[in-house]
Amino acid sequence: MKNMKMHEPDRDLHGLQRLESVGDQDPNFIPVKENVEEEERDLWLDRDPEDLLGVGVDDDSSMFYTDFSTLPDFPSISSSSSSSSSHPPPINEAATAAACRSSSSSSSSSSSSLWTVKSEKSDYHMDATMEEEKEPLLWTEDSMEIPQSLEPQIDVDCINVMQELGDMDLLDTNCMWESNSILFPSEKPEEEEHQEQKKEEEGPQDEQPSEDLGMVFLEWLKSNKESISAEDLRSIKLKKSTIECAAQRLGGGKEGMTQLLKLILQWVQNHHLHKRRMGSHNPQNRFQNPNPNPISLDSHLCFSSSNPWIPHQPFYADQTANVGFPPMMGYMGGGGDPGFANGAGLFCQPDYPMVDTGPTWPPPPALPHPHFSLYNSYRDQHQPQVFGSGRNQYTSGPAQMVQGNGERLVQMGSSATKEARKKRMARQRRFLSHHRQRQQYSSSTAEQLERLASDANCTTSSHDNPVGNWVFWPSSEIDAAAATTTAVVPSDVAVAETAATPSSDQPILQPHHQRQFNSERRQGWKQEKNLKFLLQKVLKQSDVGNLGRIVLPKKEAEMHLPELEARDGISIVMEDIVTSRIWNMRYRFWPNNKSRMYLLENTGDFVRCNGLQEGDFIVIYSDVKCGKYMIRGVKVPQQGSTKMEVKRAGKQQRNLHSTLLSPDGDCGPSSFSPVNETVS
DNA sequence: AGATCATGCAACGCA
DNA sequence: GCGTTGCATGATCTC
Repeated sequence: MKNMKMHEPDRDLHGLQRLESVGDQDPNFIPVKENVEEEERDLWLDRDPEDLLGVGVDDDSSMFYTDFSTLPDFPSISSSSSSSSSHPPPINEAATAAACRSSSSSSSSSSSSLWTVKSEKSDYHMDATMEEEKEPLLWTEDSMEIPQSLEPQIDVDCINVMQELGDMDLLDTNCMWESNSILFPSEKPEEEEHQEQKKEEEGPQDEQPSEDLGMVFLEWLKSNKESISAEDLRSIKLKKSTIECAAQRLGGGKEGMTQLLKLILQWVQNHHLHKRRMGSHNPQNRFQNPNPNPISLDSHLCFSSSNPWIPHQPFYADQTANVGFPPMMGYMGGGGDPGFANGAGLFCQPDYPMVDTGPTWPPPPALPHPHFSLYNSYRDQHQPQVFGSGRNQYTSGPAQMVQGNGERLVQMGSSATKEARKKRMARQRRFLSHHRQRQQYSSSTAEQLERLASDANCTTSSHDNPVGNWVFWPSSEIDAAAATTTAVVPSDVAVAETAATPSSDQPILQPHHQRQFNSERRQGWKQEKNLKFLLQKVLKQSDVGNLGRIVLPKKEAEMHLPELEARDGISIVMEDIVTSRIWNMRYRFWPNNKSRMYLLENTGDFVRCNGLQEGDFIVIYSDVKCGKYMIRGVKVPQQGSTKMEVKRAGKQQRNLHSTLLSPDGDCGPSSFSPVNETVS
């Protein structure tokens, strides 16, 4: 269970602040300019919990949504065997995983730990190598289902948390829980350490009064005595080293331990409720734990040098829910084109039950969080990639979602107002703009991105969807890769507010294509104001064949893509809007008579990954703000896609070309509206 | 008539 | 033998 909830939104946020902040001293962390950090911190502190969770309220529907992209490769929760069938793992997982591993190993050798996810069939494990200790933490996509192969390791390594807690004599907070009595690996500069030591010696001054550990536990027990049994507590196992490291990461000392205890208890509580919920409320019991073995909480206490605290998923989804699943976008049914659910927005997730949260902890004090950048990077990168459904199944606050497959979600308890949303959006824009600048593609050389895109010719960026074969690329890595890649940046992209001129950024389409497109618009496509439409191509058989190349329309290619000097063309990095994957393609041309044929090569994986067939189409955008090329494969219902229709689509596409190029065809609404309006 | 583009197929490289 | 690459050809469209 990736999305283990430990906090309510605001607490999580603060908790994250705290957790992010404790890694200040991490020398491996992404170096960020001082003022930038300051700015980030301000923004961070300034932001609403909903913002920070990537949750907003859609203007039209008052429904919450998250700004994360779809999660196409999210494996089924029910069982590892079924996960592969219902959600086929992404292509070239092994290769990607290998790339990830190699990155990991290379970075770990330099004592920086990179989060990697290995895709092993349908199970997704993460190896997190702690700095210094090189101690692996293992977690699975679904913690309720620890793969057999990993169980022994977990069991052997783990200690019984509650036993541990008992041994530690929770009520005696001066004993084991004193920071002094625990030897944590020192990661801080000496000076800082001295200061902290001094602080501790002086005792708590301005800090909030540190809560008594025993009292914390006692209070918790009181409030949960009816729902949490001793067995629940006993069933939790946590590595001792994890405890220590976690406590250290949480601020160290008593405070750290207190925070950790809270997290553990919250986790216990959530897990317990989750299990109960799964057992009694979910008729399908799809989340029931097939693994009778105790659960390792280690899985959910993830630390690394560069990611002091990466709570996978919980912070991205509904914090109030005990069952957390990756926030997702995409077609949500109800309002859109059903065909779309099978298309680019085909990532309809199964219904994820949402349950109530139990008693909560008061928010910890807000702390600076210089390392929040990673998280922000992840999250913010998703912000502009709102498409498909701009709404999320997951809500913030005391909301509940009711969803069946393809059924409309019902959101209750929405507390956000339009006014609040405006403010949030403004802040998001500010923040995004700032972050984008840092992530911009700049100059070029090939190595790093080649590596990034190696093997599978694809990888995922740091903000990738947190499922499937994803990997947390530290933003430094991304930056480095971007800075040294042959990535081509459209230099002549007109900065146009595409949403303001809807017709100019939309391809002309077949009726079913048009339906798709309209559906996307309804679902939130309109929110992608940073994207400028460059070209669209209805795929032919030869485009989706095993040649792995797509012929591009010549005029658009010449107009919107970089000019090619040599026939070999250039490497061009495309980010898949749907999956956020980075595809390293080659844009080139063939001499043809006295003319040229423009091609996009290395598209095979992209096509397969998106399940594109003849009659589907691709759309290429450029991100106006950061200059990236974005590609999107759009599937259309195949039933109506006869060859004739495909032909007609091709014709219409050509019409579009001429319209676009004609002096009068100023890309204004009039040029397109007739076609756009042909299908409702 | 010229341009565009889908696709067939030969040449080539590799296991 | 198989997969990939690159060119040539022909169908279709536009002017």
